[in-house]
Amino acid sequence: MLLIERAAEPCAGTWALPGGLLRDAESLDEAASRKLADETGVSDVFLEQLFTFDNQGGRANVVVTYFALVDVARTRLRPDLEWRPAWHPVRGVGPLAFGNERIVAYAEERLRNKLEYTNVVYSLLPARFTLTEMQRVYEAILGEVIDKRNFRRRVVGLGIVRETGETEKLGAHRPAMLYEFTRREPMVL
Amino acid sequence: MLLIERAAEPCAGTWALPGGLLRDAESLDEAASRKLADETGVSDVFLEQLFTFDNQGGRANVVVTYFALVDVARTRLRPDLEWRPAWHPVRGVGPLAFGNERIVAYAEERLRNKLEYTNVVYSLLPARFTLTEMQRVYEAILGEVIDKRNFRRRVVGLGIVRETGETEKLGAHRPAMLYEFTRREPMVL
DNA sequence: CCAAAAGTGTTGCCGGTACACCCATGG
DNA sequence: CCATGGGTGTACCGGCAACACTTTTGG
Repeated sequence: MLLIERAAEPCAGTWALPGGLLRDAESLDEAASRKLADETGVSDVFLEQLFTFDNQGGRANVVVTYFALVDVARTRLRPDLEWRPAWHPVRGVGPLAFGNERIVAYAEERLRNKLEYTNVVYSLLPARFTLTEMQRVYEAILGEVIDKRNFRRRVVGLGIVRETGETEKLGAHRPAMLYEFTRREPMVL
Repeated sequence: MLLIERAAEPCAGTWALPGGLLRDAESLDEAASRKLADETGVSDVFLEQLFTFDNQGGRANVVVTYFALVDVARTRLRPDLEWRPAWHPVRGVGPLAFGNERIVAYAEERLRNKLEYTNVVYSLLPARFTLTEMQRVYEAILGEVIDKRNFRRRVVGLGIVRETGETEKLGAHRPAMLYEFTRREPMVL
């Protein structure tokens, strides 16, 4: 996940999720896209509203959270010497500013559920990839090992990915078939 | 669903979902409970955040929607001569103020999904009820007829309801067993 | 020839769906 | 005795999980 190191009070010196204020005449989705592009340079990825939290005592009344899925390889972080945005592992990070852990936990749960009945992983993989790479993503998110044969049968059977015909030679072993997503947009299966 | 007839501009004379402003030092959940109690007199029912919408041009920046499930028989509507709150069928109602239809549609979809994997119906039924009554609720929400034997096997098999031992004699037919929910609070199955 | 990852089928189980008749009561 | 809704069991099917060996390549 992407965190910034707070340079200003409150919570100066602690890690927090990136955020910002809604501008005049800007929709929530637009604000979320804008912040995402500002911080990572990417657009056209999976991005959806997560939940709205109270923000007693903050500048705004409420905090409307969004979560996005991005292939880190495609991002270019904003070089901010003061706030130092950086990627962190989701699991095993210390406490965050403003109790942001609950937001992370909620996003994690939502993502685990979405994996089962949507094709959202497309947003975490490059245009072409091997099924093993894809399986690693599922395993990382679900936190469990998956049977290779069952996994492959499912994803191609559901029609969310298809062979490209190209293979990838990489290392001292049999080359792997490269796959692509049939549709690179959110789909419910 | 509960609608009020707008007495003031904008959209005077049209039907709208009940709503209000967040007070100082009040949480979103508290505000939702307060509005629900104000309008219907009930509390201790299923109530959860639905989605947050933009509100370009309104008094507030955003609209945080909640939805509740209540047994209409237990409600006592606020007798407001001006705003006239009243119950309406969810399906087949004309256009609402502020494009509120999208909120209703979203709530409907969420409810249909929740029916499958939670016990939320408890909030739409009295303390004791027959399985046929319960089945009617499911059928109304899902918009399809359900097989009686499969339905009964499922709900008692999942352990969400249990027999009370009491029966209800009502009309010229065999008396029906009365059931109750094992837990009257939201549970994921 | 060895190491390393790619690729491939079959079996059993469980849950969901389809389906039809007897029971208790009031009038 | 008739009409009305209450109550019950079985059989089939499809999806999911478990499980092990062969293939292709580089060194």
